[in-house]
Amino acid sequence: MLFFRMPFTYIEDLAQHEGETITLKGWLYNKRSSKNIHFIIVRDGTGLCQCVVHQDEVDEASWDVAEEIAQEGALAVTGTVKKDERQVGGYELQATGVELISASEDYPITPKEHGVEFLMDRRHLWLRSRRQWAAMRLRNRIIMAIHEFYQSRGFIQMDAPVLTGNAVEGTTTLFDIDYFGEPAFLTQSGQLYAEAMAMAHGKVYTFGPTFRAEKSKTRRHLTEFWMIEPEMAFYDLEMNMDLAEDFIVDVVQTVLDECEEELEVLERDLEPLQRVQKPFPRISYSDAVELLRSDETAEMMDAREASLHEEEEALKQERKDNQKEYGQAKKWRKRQIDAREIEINQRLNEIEEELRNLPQWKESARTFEWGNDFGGSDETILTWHFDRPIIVHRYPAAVKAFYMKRDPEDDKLALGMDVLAPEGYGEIVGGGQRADDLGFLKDQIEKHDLPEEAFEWYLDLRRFGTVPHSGFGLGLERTVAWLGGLEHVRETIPFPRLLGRLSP
RNA sequence: UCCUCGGUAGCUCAAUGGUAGAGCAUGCGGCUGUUAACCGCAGGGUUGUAGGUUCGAGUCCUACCCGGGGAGCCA
Repeated sequence: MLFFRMPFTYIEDLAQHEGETITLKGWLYNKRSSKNIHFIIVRDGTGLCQCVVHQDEVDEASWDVAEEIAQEGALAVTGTVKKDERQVGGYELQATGVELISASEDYPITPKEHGVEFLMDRRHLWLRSRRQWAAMRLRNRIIMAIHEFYQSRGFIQMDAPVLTGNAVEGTTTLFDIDYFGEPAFLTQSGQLYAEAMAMAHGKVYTFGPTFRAEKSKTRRHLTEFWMIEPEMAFYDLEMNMDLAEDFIVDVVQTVLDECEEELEVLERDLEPLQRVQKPFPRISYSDAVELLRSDETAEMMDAREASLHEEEEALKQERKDNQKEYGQAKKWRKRQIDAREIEINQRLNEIEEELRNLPQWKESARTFEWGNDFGGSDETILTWHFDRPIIVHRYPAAVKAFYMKRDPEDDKLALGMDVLAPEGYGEIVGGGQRADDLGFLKDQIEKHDLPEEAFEWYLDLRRFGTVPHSGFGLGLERTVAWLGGLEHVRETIPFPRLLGRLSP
């Protein structure tokens, strides 16, 4: 088996080998054929490359391999690297030899459209597809950007435990497990531990998996997701917001600078990302409530409704025109019309759904009462007023966790802050300044019906040199979805865990 | 748990209550550079399940199962 010993080249390095004869190892992504020529698109994990196989330029065995290999068959192709602007990646390989490494038959994911359930059942194979490849590389780059940001600012990365004996906030549903006969939970946040670690190191961040047993079926929820939680001693709410802002701007800039290809594959509109610059609008909860209830918001909603109706009419007209044309159309045109019809129908369904929702959204915004927490629609509407992420701060204490510090200027308010991403991606950051007074915390634990014994170690942090401190959590998958312009967080993690989905 | 939309060929989708179709995938044939290649032919169906209405049900009704999106909750 000669090919196991042959040195090989990665597709992403082809630019350095122009004119040379090299070997690629990978899988068949797609193939186009004529009588005496095969165009073989090879995928090797670093990119795609078209290999041109002429019958009279390769030996018979190579020709047979090119002729017979099916989608996702593994192969080695040797040939000369040639620059060709028309190709994906800009290079193609003039093949001199093709060798089969292993065959593949009836690969289920064809280069056409598939439904979500079908793809999710085959997530282990779906990861090979181009969009998923781009999404995972984007995730990787974002993770590295996050580490670079904190490391360059002197933060220490420390891990919070995944198994815990008590619920952090007492509000969310946790996964419970049996820990040698003791009840235990999978962590829903590393924050309390991060506070302890910040008192040891000053500035720390955790980066790990988080679990929520909530039965949320939306494009923004997973039951297992990754969260980055910086926690800083001697930081107040303002410093916390400054950090979150710097952090997000930095990550977005890195992605824009270094993920050009990934964003292109994902067909991400770059303009909204380029607008992510300091400063982010900072709006207090109370001002946000006023904005929600304002005439300005009502008018904006009306305008949106009108434009949706317009789009709906235009699409229906296009569908009608296409149907008229269909009878006399040539075959290729008929196909085009069929494909477009599916697109039109999907978009019409979306519009229909949004039009169904809008009146409720409008009503919810118009009649929003101070003291309630924002719903998903309220957050979305707020972000429509701005062209970049916004920070909402100083929420009613009643809707926030027990460990939030109160606003010294208004005891009804907690010094919490959320960062809301634009384009409907919602809350990507939640955090705030932590309560640092022992008596107040004890009081809160009691009022929230939490077991004080479980929090004794946490209260120790207030007994031995308590200081003002702050932190926040950033949802990795929501961030990847936002930056990649992805519909759903399930495409931002290799093997998503959702309600009713535990495999593959 | 609730609201809402859906389940038809391997996949994506069509089908005013009246003979279940198309594209892709697969197989065979054709084509000297293709870009989701193209052209021709072929095979492929218990319309999610169980009942009901009807001369007749993919289509209407009831219950259940599965999935999408949303509410609550949150990152």
